[in-house]
Amino acid sequence: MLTCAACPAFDLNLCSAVSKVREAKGQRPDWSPLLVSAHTIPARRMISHPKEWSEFVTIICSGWAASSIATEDGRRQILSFLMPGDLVSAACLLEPVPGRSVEAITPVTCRRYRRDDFRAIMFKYPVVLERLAETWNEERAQAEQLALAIGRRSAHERVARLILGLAEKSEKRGLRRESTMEFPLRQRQIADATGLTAVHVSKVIGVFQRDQLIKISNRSLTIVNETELRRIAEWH
Amino acid sequence: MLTCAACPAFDLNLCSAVSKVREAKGQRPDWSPLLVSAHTIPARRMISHPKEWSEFVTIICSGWAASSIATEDGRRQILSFLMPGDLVSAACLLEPVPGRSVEAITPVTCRRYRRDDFRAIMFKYPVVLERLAETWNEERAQAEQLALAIGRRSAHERVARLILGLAEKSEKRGLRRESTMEFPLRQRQIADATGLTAVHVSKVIGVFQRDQLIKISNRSLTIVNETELRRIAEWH
DNA sequence: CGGCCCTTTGACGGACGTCAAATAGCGTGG
DNA sequence: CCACGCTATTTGACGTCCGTCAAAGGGCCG
Repeated sequence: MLTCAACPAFDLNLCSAVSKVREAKGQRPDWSPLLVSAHTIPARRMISHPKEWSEFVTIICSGWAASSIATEDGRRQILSFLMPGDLVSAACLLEPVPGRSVEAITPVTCRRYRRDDFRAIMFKYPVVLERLAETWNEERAQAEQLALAIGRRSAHERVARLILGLAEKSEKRGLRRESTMEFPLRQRQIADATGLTAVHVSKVIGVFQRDQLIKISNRSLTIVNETELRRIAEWH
Repeated sequence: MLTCAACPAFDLNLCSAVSKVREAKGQRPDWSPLLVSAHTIPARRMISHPKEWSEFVTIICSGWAASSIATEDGRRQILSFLMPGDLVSAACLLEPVPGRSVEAITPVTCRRYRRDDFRAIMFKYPVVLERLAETWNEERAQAEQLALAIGRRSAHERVARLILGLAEKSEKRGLRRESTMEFPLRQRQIADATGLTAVHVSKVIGVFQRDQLIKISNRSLTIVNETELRRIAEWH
């Protein structure tokens, strides 16, 4: 796999498109000059504000974050959890998308790139652009599946699916050993991601643990009975 | 406004990007050879099936349609209603997105274009591509707002917002006179779009009509008290 | 040690779902 | 034009899932 000098996490996601370019044409865009700055953000701090119309593109290098939108009176919906290698919204690669807030769950390290430089490279390498379109479609499909889940699935289904989805995502990034993964989410955040309340999430997770489906301790989660969890989640 | 010989509806949405191209460069891509076929589809018929991996791109020329996804056991979520000028998913302009079904609500006329030809033109005119990215972002934002609405808003809010959203969309396409618009939706479809049941939708709409907020008759809807409806909807 | 947030648990309530029956619309065919 | 059958809508009674409120730990950090 291709590594980017400035930021290894960079490769996990977007850069794989770039590596395709290189393989195809024996050339490789140089990302390094794009880098503007690296940051460390403590847990619970905002990474980007809803009204911010930033000229930068941010990528997560370590830690977890949550991307969310909210109603005027403060009710919140988390749209996705971000892990190392995720762009803080691929959608705003080309133009910034206001209205969304991104909050660090654990301490997060991230890097910022200048949007304009990004755009230039995007348009220069059509393969990158196409890969980007793929990513867009995935994100969109995920938002739509979220709407389906919240609108039509029970609380148990939703929580089970969230856990399986995060497990799958962790696995892809090599952040999972055996059936155990880091799991820094507060129940409040699970609630905001599933359209439930924290109290109800606590009850559902309580049932899951009593039924020996999962075990949670020390900010880490083990899937004990994956078969049954999948059945509850109607997973594939 | 630029008109496309083959299909006037074409201009309503995507073609405005093309007209920008022309203004900018004094040139205009010729869409006509792209056209493959025109169709008329009766109400309640599927326009595209969930498993269909079509090589065509479809655009609605008249009538209403609903784009939806479903769980394995048949629970359904309508993601958006399509009106004349809408692409049957802009997301699948470049690559087909399976898993989605699109169903005619009224009789629909539509036209199909060959996807590959489309791609070629897209990449040839970067301005079109950028406009397309905008459309993607809008669609995505709408999917996200839908998740927020279903997860965090009450039934009354959701239904009121759906009505206002459709009114706004109708207005943009000149399909609305005074405060009255065509409204061919069955309550079952409203339910599937808002994550409710048809029975409950009936009750909510009953309240709205009794409170003189709206009037529905003959498949058309009049907004009587827009101020109050907006208040209920928490609209802007 | 003290304060704060998180989690858990229980009691209770409400919003919405389910079921059922009556009515209204609407297209079809005689 | 009416009869028929289907589907949509309306309404009421009732049930349940999930929210709200409250109180009691538990964990974490200053």
